[in-house]
Amino acid sequence: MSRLIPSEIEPKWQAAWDDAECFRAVHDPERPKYYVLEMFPYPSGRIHIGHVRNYTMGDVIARYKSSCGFSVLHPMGWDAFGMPAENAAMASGGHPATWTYDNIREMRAQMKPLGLSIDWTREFATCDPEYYAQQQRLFIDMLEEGLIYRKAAVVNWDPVDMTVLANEQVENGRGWRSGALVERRELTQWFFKISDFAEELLEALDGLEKWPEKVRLMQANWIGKSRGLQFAFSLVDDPDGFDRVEVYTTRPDTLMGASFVGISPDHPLAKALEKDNAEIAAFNAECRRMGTSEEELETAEKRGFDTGLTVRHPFDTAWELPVYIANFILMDYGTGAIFGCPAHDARDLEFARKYDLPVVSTFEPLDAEGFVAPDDGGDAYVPQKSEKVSYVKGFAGDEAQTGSQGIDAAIAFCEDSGVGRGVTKFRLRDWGLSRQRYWGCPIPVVHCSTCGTVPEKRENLPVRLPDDVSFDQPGNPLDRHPTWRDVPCPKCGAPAKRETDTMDTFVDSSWYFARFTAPHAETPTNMAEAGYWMNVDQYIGGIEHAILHLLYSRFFARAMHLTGHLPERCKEPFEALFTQGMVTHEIYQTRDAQDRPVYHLPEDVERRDDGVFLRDTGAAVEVIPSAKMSKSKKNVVDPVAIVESYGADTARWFVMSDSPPERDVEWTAAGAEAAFKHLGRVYRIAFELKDAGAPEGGAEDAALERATHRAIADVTEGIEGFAFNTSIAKLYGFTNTIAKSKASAGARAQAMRTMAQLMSPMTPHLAEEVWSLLAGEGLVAQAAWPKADPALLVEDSVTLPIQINGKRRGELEVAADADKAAVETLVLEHPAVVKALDGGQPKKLIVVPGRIVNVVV
RNA sequence: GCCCGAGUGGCGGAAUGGUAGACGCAGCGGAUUCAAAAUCCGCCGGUAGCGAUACCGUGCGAGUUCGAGUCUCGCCUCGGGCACCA
Repeated sequence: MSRLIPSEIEPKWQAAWDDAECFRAVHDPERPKYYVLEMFPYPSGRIHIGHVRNYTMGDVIARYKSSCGFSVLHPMGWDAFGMPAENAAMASGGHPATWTYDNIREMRAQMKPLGLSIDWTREFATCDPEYYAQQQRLFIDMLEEGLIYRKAAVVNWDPVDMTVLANEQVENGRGWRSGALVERRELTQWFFKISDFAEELLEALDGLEKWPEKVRLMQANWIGKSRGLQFAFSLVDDPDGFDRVEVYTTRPDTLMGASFVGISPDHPLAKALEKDNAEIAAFNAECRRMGTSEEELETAEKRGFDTGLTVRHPFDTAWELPVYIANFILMDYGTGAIFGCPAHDARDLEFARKYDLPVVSTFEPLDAEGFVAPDDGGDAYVPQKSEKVSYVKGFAGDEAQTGSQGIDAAIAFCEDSGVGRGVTKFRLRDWGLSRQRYWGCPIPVVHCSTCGTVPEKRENLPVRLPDDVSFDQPGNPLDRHPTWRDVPCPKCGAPAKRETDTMDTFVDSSWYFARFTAPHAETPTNMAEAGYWMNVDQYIGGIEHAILHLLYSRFFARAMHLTGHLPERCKEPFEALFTQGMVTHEIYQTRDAQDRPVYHLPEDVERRDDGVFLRDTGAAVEVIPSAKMSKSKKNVVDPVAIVESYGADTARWFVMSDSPPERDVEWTAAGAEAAFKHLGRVYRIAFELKDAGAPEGGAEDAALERATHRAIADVTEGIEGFAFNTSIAKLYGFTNTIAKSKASAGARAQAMRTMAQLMSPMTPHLAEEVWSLLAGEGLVAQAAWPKADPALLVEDSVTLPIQINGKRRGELEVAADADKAAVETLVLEHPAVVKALDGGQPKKLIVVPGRIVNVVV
């Protein structure tokens, strides 16, 4: 075979790896371990090119670390519970379990040909009863530990389908299937007490040094620690026995600019008022028709209802402020009531202008020139808290101070005068885990009229999902399944009812990484295995999980420690995190007779010099710039088809080569073709050298050896730094060097063996083929990673650019170890410098050894 | 709306505050071939110039610095997240 034929070599080497059990994770106390994990996939049924990129990144790391002598754990599983399976069952009548397991079988079959170094013996799906049994056990342990409780919370309720909707199932305030107006409804639901850990989860972020800064920032903002003032406005009358409205503010320094008090429609006072006031009831009802997402509340038009009540300003009992019910105030945050200071909050200003409320500045810029105050029609003035401002209506401390100082002074003043107290609050809310759906992990609790909520006995776990369910009626099938639902109380034996809510799928993914260390243990984890394999040394996944999944997992690791399922040092389970970008593709669009867009698959269009056209009709196609691949836009490429035509190595090489891993990569047919050609070239070079003897040892051989060591150093650095694209660029360069080298065949063969090793994390099949062609020993997959010899990396001389006033004007070749003084002398002799100086002296001469020279004249 | 990113040739991108455009794609020129495919060699940011070279150039506008793609501030555009999508 003188030509690379992936379909022949790829299955061959995959079989060889299987035979040698190369990827079986071995608990070997003698060796350091390395746990590399990619966020496990949802089994949608088809792998996506984004999966190929995600798993190839992990595979590069896994294979590299294995070559470096680590005992590697690189597992794979399925995030298998969730709504799509139920939606499919509703749409086509099957069972979610059948749909899910069929999809898993299909996706596994698509993933295997990629040649990933995964230990498939550890595979599981979160919908396996074996897995969720252990999750139920964790639930009971956490419940007993006081980490779980019940309270009322609002959900999106579809009054026609009689079901709870996810935020994504609400479109413009209506249910996606029924089209009915969605209501907010309160249900009693289960919660994890994640807010108890707010301070700790925030502080521990500092220790996550190998996490992207942006993810730590996003989590810190999400936890949202704030210091503020809590105090009460006294009500002028005492409606329904309410004598005060408790508010929390992070800007107590603006208290003299208050112009109204706002309360949430869900505030106890609002609820009391609506009992005797139909207008308020109507307004509150309307607010409750809004969705439950923060985004919706924030972007909705700010609306309020004047209750007619007034409160007294704490510093001036004659000053009365109106009380509004306002649609943008969350009952979940702070006290569910605020005071509005329109001059220093854009939202309050919008509200004040709408309802004709006063706008009073409490501070202005120190340099007020050109400043239009909000009360004169300008924008709300909201400077950074660190910025010094001039207090025009302050009441505490200096006139000119920073916002932070003003806030501290205001809190101190209010505490001294007994008006309120400084408090620390967090934005982080408790994690509601109840879902009113079938396809999730059952919550192992029974409701008994005498004993209350009773956990299922541990020996009865798992509480299995019943198989005999149908999705032809609205609502949760568990709710109407009498033999499953109606059970005796585990405590007293009296007739009782099972909890019919199931768990949020985020629970499933909050501990799967720990389960991989002992996937078939009779307990959630095996402490010996967890002790060896944890923590995850490198976690890889999408930035879209930056907050929720990662925060929940961090909480779960702590909760699992408290319940004895993980060692204390596993509280931060992910040592290093890498967030990869998406794979994008351009979109091909035509228009139908009604001028509506019609999308076309990449394989159905043809690119010619004069444009892009449909293959079958020849119609001109409009090309829309690359976007995230989506089925609806048809801008998808099927990895299975790519692997069939080019092989897995080409797909792997391309997704690693064209963009930095953290950024999006655009899939292009030309790029895939180029990757394929390059791999063919590497193969050809190796093939021609297959009978080469030993290196002859001339000057050219020595030069090639230096280039080899340079390549080892550069490629290794790229892999270590997650810059796979630059590693690949170096490999292109190294290929060119070998192809052009005049070194002996033996020396070139030697270089190509190193090439095989350096390419093996990215293109493992080709690497094995080249390695075996050139008589490498054993499998590349089991060979030790090459080491660069520092002595071969140093250069004799360097070319220094000479800048004059920061602009490049010449070059200077000097010995690599030339000292500063020697360089300075040479620089001053350089013709361009002599000319620029024109006989004078340089103002400044900057020599950065080995880098650059700058002459200031 | 709020929080977090990203923006560099025709395209994907490279560049510890130190020669902007490595490497690849596309394009152009050449070799090989009866011809093509494949392969190999060379050129390839813009403007002006035969050329040496000069000027401009990293989304826009300021600033710090001997020196800014890189740091700071203010904008613009695009993307991610916003607690029941996973």
